[in-house]
Amino acid sequence: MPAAQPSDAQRVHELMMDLVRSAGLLQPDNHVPGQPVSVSQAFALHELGMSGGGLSQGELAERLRLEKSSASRMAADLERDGLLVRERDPDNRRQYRLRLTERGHALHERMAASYHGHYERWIDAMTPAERAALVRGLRALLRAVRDWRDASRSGVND
Amino acid sequence: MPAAQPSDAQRVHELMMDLVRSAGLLQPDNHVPGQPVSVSQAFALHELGMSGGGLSQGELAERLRLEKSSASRMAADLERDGLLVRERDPDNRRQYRLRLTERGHALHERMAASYHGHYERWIDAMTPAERAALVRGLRALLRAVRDWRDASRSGVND
DNA sequence: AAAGATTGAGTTGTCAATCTTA
DNA sequence: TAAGATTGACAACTCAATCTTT
Repeated sequence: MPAAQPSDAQRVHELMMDLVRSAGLLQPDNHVPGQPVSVSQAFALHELGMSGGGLSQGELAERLRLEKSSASRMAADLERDGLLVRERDPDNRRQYRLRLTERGHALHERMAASYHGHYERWIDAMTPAERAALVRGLRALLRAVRDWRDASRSGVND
Repeated sequence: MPAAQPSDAQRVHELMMDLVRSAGLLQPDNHVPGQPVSVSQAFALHELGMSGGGLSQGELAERLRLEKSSASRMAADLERDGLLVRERDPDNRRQYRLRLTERGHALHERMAASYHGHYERWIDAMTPAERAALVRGLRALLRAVRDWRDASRSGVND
């Protein structure tokens, strides 16, 4: 593994920051444009919508890489807003089962369609070679991020 | 501009979501392990250490892509901790000139030696071809996102 | 005791309004 | 008036301590 030029990391960092800003994605408290939820909440709706229901708060936290306390507060907020219900699991009353309400499902559908539309428009505006490069680069970056994170967890980087 | 495969948009969408989650980008990340400063503060020390001193708070905010109010509070904290001094610019007393103290410089040196930013570690773990692909793809995507956003602003997409 | 969820205190960001100097 | 910095109110994380159920 050859050492990266410092400027490569810098370049990618700036590109990612610019991308996130231009796409309006990731100001911590910022909302999904035109939707009444935050980015984290949008991700939560997506996880719950995809997983057929029945996630516990701990599982949700793990999937979103959040602390369980953050997941707890977020789930409470989403319940207050009528987007999900928290039912105690009858078989193990320590954990919740989080399920989207009708409204939660509808919002997820709407947002998924909107996001997907954005990506289609953006990708459409790229050449095939650029698309291939993007997919290749993102896959490699994702692998690197995951490997590093997993190595960190097991103490190799400490 | 040829039409994208529907699966290209989907693939990129999923990769971006995975990346946001795996990189922990939903968290305003905390402390540099083993050092008495936060990640943002570490970046600030780096900017100040590299730029020969004399940055204003506004310039610092711009480089770190923070709000000027965040930069203001961070500079106050760093001054309280004895890592920098804020001198009013005698030629324009509206702005500060931020300069690292001895301690600030020492800490920057120590961290530069031992700490690489996440992006540097990640990019290091990629091959040169993957890095090139990533930069190319991200640039193209960023361009597409910006073009679309600008077109939206002028009402074309609404 | 252990697992899952909650609460309390602290950190670091945002935005909007305000103060100060040019 | 405008530029640069500050302050206040708030959001969404974190960690540590605690409550509840098994």
